[in-house]
Amino acid sequence: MVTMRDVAELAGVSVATVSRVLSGARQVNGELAERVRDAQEQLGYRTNLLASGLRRQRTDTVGMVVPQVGNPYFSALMEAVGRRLQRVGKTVLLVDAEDDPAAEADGIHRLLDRSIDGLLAVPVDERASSAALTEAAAHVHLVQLDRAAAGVPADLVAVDHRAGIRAVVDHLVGLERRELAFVSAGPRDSTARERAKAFDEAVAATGCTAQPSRLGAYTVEWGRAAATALVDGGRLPAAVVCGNDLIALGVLAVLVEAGVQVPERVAVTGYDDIGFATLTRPTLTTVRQPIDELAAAAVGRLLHASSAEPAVPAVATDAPDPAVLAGVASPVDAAGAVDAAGAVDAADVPVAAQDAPTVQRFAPALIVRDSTPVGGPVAQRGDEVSL
Amino acid sequence: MVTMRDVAELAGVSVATVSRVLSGARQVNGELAERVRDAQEQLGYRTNLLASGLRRQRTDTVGMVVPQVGNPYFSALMEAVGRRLQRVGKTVLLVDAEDDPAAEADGIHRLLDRSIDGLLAVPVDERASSAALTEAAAHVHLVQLDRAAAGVPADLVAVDHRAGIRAVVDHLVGLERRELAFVSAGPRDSTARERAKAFDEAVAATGCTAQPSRLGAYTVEWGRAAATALVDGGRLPAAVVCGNDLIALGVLAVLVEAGVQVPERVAVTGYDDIGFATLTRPTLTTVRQPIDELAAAAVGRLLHASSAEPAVPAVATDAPDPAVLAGVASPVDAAGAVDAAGAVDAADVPVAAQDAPTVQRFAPALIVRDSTPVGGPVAQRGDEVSL
DNA sequence: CTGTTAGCGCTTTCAA
DNA sequence: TTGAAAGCGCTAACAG
Repeated sequence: MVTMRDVAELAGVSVATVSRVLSGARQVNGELAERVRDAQEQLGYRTNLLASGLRRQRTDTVGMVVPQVGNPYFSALMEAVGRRLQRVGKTVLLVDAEDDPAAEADGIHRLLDRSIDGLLAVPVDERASSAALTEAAAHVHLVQLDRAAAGVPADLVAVDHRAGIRAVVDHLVGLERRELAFVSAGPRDSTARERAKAFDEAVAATGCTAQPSRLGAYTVEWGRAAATALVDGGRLPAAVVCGNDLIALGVLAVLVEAGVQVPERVAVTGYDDIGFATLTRPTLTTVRQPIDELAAAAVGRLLHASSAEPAVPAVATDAPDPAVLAGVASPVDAAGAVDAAGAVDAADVPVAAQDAPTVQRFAPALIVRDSTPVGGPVAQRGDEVSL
Repeated sequence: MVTMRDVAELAGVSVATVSRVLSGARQVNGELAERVRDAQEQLGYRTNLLASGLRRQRTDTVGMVVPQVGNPYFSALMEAVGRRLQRVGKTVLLVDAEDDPAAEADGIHRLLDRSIDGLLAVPVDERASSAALTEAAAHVHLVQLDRAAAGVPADLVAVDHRAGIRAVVDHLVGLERRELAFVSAGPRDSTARERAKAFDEAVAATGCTAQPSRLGAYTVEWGRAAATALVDGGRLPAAVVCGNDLIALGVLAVLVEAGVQVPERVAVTGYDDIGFATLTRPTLTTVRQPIDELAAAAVGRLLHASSAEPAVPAVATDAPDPAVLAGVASPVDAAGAVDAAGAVDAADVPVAAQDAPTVQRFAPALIVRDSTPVGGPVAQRGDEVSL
């Protein structure tokens, strides 16, 4: 291994000078600097980040944990985050939680043990992920992305799922589809809980009817299983509202295989707008999450993290619900704050204490495609309705 | 930050003893050990891997670079590799090359700078990736997975693409589809080149005809573009053979949208068998790569990496081509070896010099679904044909 | 502006 | 067996 010492000797200077030249921290005599750089080049020297990190007590490295690398929504999030962090010279260490809180906790610890400067987390489970994340928050800057775990004293950047689901239901009801079925993931994570709650509220608000919700997992398999039950049960709804696109794709496949006309007999909607949503026949009406904005906001908060004032995001400012809401009360109430976020009137919320967790919500957009019928007052096919 | 020193003081022993207890390296008095463990528990001490790694000169960490985290084939590979490494106590650091050799080189350096013990790479570009990988190979154990870069002195674990493509063409020709079109990625990476070559060979061998190959990228967009050209050109082939499933999904979508009957008028095949291949209408006939076996073999080689004898893989031993081939000659010839691998008779290859790169090929399987018509001698719909 | 020196937190000789 | 001490490669005080 070639060390800084080797470079120093070859350049005929002290290691301190080498360090200064390479880090650009201090002014160094031009000629010396050149000698150092030559020597570095010649030896192919690269600084050892273990040593550097140990000494500096920072590594310019941030960790990111996602529930499932195989879910296209998360891989899109990973890509967006990665690009942004690279741009500012940070390295991202990715960890796959394999949809398992234990594996997630493990991964988080592995990251912490490597002295990351910050952590971006999409918690697997609203409760089971809390312990590991709370501990993590005690050691590094932590920002929750997309989902929140209960009681974790860390900011959350996510979209306004209530608005997203409400837009879907409004769209369907506008098309006179008034008997709905909701197929989603069980209330294990915060998005599933929020979407389920939002669905119930939307049903109540619009006065349509809904079959008992079918809650499983955010997977194609669950979508297939639920749709099979729907078809076999013989009580087809006028529309199936799905908690995410994977479920919707599973539902769609089963319905089409069973010869059910989509959207004529049954409409189907998804959530996330993953790339594959345009590849099915019919294509999938869904809710698009502004991934780049989410990534930018999360990274911004992470890098901050002292200019903690919840700046208004560059986009999505004209949402019906305030796009930015200060979190309420104490850290332990964070989950409650998340839960209530959509319901709180921003004007009533005092500027929170400096370090209280903040929730930043972005507005999603309804993307109307072929899996919902044409017509109706809310949106035409092909429309992209910003909320 | 709580250090080993804190634990030592609380336990009333020296740091050396703490280190010994925690690493389990040496025998330590039972009572002292217990005191140490209590202290650790009480303080929530975790060993600092920066310091430990710096001292030990190993980190029990391996890096993995993939061309695109968003490609489901690669995320499946990442998952399989991650699970296997976790099982043996290694941590994986994932890096996304963003399909860009420069970003890839950057990512590789970032990993090397962090003193990883080994690197698993799926090179983006057969030539442009060589420099960074060759350099990496000089510092850490390197294993190439799925793809190889030219001249890199490192083992390769991949599938026998020649056999895979040949099976597809045989299948189609067996169904009397004798006018083919090949849509794939340009010969930037080794798999694209191998598949293109295999296609040409298969066409020649079976005596069917083929339109000029349409080579772009391994993306849905390219599949769409190529299919649009095909439809607009008016010269529809009897079957479109695609270089991977993403392309095939794009082709399928465009054909179906254009009202072309699939598979009646045009059959379509993919490659990889990503999960989404079963979600389209019709479902996609494709070639499945044995991901778990690939991951196991690659990880095995990485961990090895001294028991370097090319052990016969547990599965896929009955492939028509030998599943395991020793690499030939010098490291600089590695690319040639890869290229010729399928064509070399294993019996002729002497046991290679201890450290010559080795190519380990696994047999893929043809998965017959609805995008190719029924009948024919080779495979029935629903079949899974091991090669 | 440059060099010397003292660690960062840990593992591992080397003595005791 | 245990402890003292050296040192992994680097950066940051502190002198000069």
